[in-house]
Amino acid sequence: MAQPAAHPLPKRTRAEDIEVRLRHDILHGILKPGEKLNLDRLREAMGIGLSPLREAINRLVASGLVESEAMKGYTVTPISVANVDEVAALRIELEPYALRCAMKNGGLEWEAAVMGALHRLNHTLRVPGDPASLAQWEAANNAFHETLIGRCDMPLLMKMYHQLVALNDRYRHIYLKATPIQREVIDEHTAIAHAAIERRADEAAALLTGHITRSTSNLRRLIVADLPEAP
Amino acid sequence: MAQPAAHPLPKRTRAEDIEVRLRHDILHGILKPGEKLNLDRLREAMGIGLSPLREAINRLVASGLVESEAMKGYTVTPISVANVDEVAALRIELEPYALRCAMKNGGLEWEAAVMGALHRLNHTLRVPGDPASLAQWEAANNAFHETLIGRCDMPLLMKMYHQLVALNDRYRHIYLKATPIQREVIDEHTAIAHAAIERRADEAAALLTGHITRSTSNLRRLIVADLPEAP
DNA sequence: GTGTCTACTATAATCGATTATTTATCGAAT
DNA sequence: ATTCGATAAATAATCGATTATAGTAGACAC
Repeated sequence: MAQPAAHPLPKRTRAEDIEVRLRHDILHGILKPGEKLNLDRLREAMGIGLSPLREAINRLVASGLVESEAMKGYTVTPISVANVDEVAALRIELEPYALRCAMKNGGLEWEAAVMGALHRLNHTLRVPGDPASLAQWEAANNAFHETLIGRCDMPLLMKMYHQLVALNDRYRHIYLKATPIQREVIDEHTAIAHAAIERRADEAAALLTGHITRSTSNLRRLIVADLPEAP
Repeated sequence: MAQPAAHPLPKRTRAEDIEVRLRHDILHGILKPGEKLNLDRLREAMGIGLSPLREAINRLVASGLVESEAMKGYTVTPISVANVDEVAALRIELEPYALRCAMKNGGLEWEAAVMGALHRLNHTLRVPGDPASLAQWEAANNAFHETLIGRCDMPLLMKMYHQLVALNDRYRHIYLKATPIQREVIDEHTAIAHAAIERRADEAAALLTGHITRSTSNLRRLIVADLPEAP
């Protein structure tokens, strides 16, 4: 699946630069959940004008990472047990559905992409000490999951999926600083991929549901321990 | 269900004003699907500065009504058969799920709200000639559906739902200029409401699915006739 | 006649300064 | 001491002008 070289010169606009930077900082807990975003200070810190900064932040509001209140400013979306639970519930509702659609629409090319992404993922190790390897593993993991369901051919659904993944990744980054890769996770990915390309729909969906459930419940335990009750 | 007077002085910001105005114009086809949004002309036409205009448009991008391309400007999201189909599919995937959750969470207050919204809807007539009555019926219809699933207590899900409803309403406005209210629609709403508050979960979900399917397939036929194939 | 390069025009993106609103501070009256 | 009100400081929202980019038309060469 050769990348058609999206754009020769994407010429990222300043607002887009700021956006990815802010998104990264939020997703990695550098900007803490619940933290107020002071526009003036951010502007100065990033050496940028207010206009692109506002624009970037507005896009983050769209993706659910920032909340806005008129005339009061912007806040990094708080975290809560209720929110992790909702993210998990919606992933369980949407991802297996997307997978079923992808299994219908996908052809040989899709099967090949899935197996390729699986191979790459299974051969990308997560070294607890090394942040770079963690980032690499996460990229491979997200690429695998995205390839799996990408051929559902539903742009709105994919947008929702990306939003949920972003929120979920933030929880992972904050609470799962470093864990070695589990053998069982590899097995799960492999089983899902094979069931998918062999069009065992119910089985694939069930495996994916289980995979999401397991990877989430682990996270949930840590969060519940940290957030005693509603803040 | 008395409105708790959302805010004493919401003090809407200019960007918010523009946003609702643009949203209305898009939802009602005044700004046509696929139309390019010229910032300078819009700014002049609305007697407003560029900053709040950009902010408003960015929020519409977030809600899927406008698309943006860096350095190329903004476009009213095009319509297509594929898009109506996706909107319908996602509504069928999400709304019955939300309803099941609401049936678990809701108590007497919720039941009362549902029956109240149903009554109001069933007594709001849709007069083909009168735009005001159409708007009123639509508001009552949306209020009913929102009340029905509102107690799912999932903010993200509700945001997705609102997005889908907005897209769906646009198709309705553009293609269903005026139709008298059908007796069977009233019956469907009534059946859904009763099944819901009596906690007949499977039946309520099935009824809602059927309701969405029917109201959508009607629309779809008109759209297919109008859009021969992919534009 | 056709293709390509260049100057021009339209428009999107950005900046710096100004205005409007909220939040914090202080003082006085109860 | 506490609450209310007025003022001052902080910060969000907006404006007008400037800069950068993309699209277009025209000139030139072949």
